[in-house]
Amino acid sequence: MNWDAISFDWNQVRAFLATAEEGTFSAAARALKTTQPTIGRQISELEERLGVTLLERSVRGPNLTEAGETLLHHVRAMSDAATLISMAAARQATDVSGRVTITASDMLAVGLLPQLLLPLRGRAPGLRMDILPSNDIKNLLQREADIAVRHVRPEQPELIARHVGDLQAHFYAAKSYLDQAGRPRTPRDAADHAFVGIPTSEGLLNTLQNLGIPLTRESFVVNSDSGVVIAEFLKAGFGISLLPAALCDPEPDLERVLPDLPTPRFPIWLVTHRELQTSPRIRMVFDQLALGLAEAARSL
Amino acid sequence: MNWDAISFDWNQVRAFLATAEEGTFSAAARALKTTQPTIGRQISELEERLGVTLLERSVRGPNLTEAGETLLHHVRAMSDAATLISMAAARQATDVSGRVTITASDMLAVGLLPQLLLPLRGRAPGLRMDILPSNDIKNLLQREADIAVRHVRPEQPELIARHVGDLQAHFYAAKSYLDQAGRPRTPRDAADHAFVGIPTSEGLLNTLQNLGIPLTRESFVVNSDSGVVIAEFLKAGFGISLLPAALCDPEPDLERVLPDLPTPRFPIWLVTHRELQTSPRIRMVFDQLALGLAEAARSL
DNA sequence: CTATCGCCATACGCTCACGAATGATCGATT
DNA sequence: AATCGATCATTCGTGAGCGTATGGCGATAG
Repeated sequence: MNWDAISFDWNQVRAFLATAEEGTFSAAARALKTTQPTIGRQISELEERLGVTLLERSVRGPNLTEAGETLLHHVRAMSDAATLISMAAARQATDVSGRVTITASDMLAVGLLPQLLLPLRGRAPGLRMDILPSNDIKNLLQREADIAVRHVRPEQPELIARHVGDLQAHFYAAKSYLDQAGRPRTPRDAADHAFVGIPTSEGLLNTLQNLGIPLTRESFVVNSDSGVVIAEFLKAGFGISLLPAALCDPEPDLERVLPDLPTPRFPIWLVTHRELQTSPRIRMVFDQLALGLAEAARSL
Repeated sequence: MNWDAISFDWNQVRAFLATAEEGTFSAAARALKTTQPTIGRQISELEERLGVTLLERSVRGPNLTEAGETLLHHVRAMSDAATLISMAAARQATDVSGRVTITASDMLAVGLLPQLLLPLRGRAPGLRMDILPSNDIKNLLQREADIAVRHVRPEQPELIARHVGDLQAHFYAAKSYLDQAGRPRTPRDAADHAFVGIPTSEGLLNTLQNLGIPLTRESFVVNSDSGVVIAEFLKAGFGISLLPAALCDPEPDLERVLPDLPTPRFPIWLVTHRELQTSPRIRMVFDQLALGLAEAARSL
């Protein structure tokens, strides 16, 4: 690309166009919401830069020279393109059609997102949603997803994160399991039970130990990254698991274990990238999720 | 015309284009011969003004967003138009084809311009010259002519005037007239003769009286604005006239009267408008006239 | 003929955008 | 591992370009 050819002040072109259209420097200044000396200066400088006299000054107002007349055509083309930029940007900024990618833990994706996002079907029929059930931390900056539901605050400062509430966790087990293995009365009792879950985080083991349940990796008879998988093993009667109340309370086969134990709350972080500020499509989904998640966290 | 739609900083569009083309802010800055902070600022401001995020910043360089991708097409169109402006201006600034209007007194237009302008026929075959023989002061600012040959310095400061020399004037009469009416020996003698000419200017009468020839309006038996007409009446033998030596000496029928009298010199002013500075066509004609007139004034 | 109005050019402070310098981060290379 | 090189963000001092105010000029109206 030849950058030299366009290395003049493009704003001066607009000043010239306004003057050609409006007839005088003063009128052009009014149209562009600036002042007459500015218009005059800009056109003079443009003439000098292009090496061509565009306007013949007279006290009665400027007249186009032959050169100005010739260039005016291209100037209009430039202005038209500028108008298109402005209009396309305006459309981009208000159009709620298109694609939004949402990533969340599979459990949330299965248990919560459907009902939370359903209202958008009516409000934005053109909206297309890609759900990325994942427990990995997707890189929002590289646009693998537009919105993420996380349980940790993201570190990158350029991401927009909102803490929309907390999920209350409880211990659950299948009725069939408890009938067979017995219902623990104290945290110490629970340490002898079988557990299923996601023991990868050292933090979780510490949390459990603080609750008085001294578990080790060996206590977990089934591990999976997938909360849905865990939940199914739980329902099948493999053992006890710490899971969000909002997702397990509705299950008839599950029962709370040690219901009076003060169990941890997991924060819910709604995360998106900078474009939230300008894409109404993403903002709409973001706002809906914030609302729905906050309500879900509050009601349970 | 909707000026609001184009009321963003057009230079910032160029910064965006350069970044999209070159891949990074730094590379764009190099291409546009500016600096990386400037590029970053300009794009940020453009994004804010358009209400759209154009680039996703990352430490490895920016990536086009969906909105940026969409707008890029119009941005290229704008840049292309800018290129055309630049190129058309360059062509205008070097093209010697086209029309030039020259105004001069009819006498000069008849007696001098043809031979002075002839060389241009070879040097600029595309050049078209309109000759406007006129003794009125044409308004160059309103483009009634591009170049004027005058004998007074124009008052308007926005005009470009060059004093290219002086025309030596002398008194002339037809041999036939002098044979019949006698050859005056002294200025005082001349006052009894018949005169032809352009007595409209009071200054001329004063000049003649200073030379010792006390004339009045009544001394002029034939008046005309047109020097050519005067010359023909002169040649026909109507009387004496004060005319440029350069035009009358070649005439075999004419003879100097009072050849030793110190007669006035008329300055030759070559006048043009501001576009001389940029139109090579006008400049070429102007330079040629300046050269030719100076030489004509010197040699005679 | 004078008054008024609108136009453009010029002069003069002042602000804002620019460039230089620095820091932080990441990938590539040694 | 460590250094290098390239990227972008931030800070800060300065100058270019802006707006205000003013003057001159010509056209128009009274």
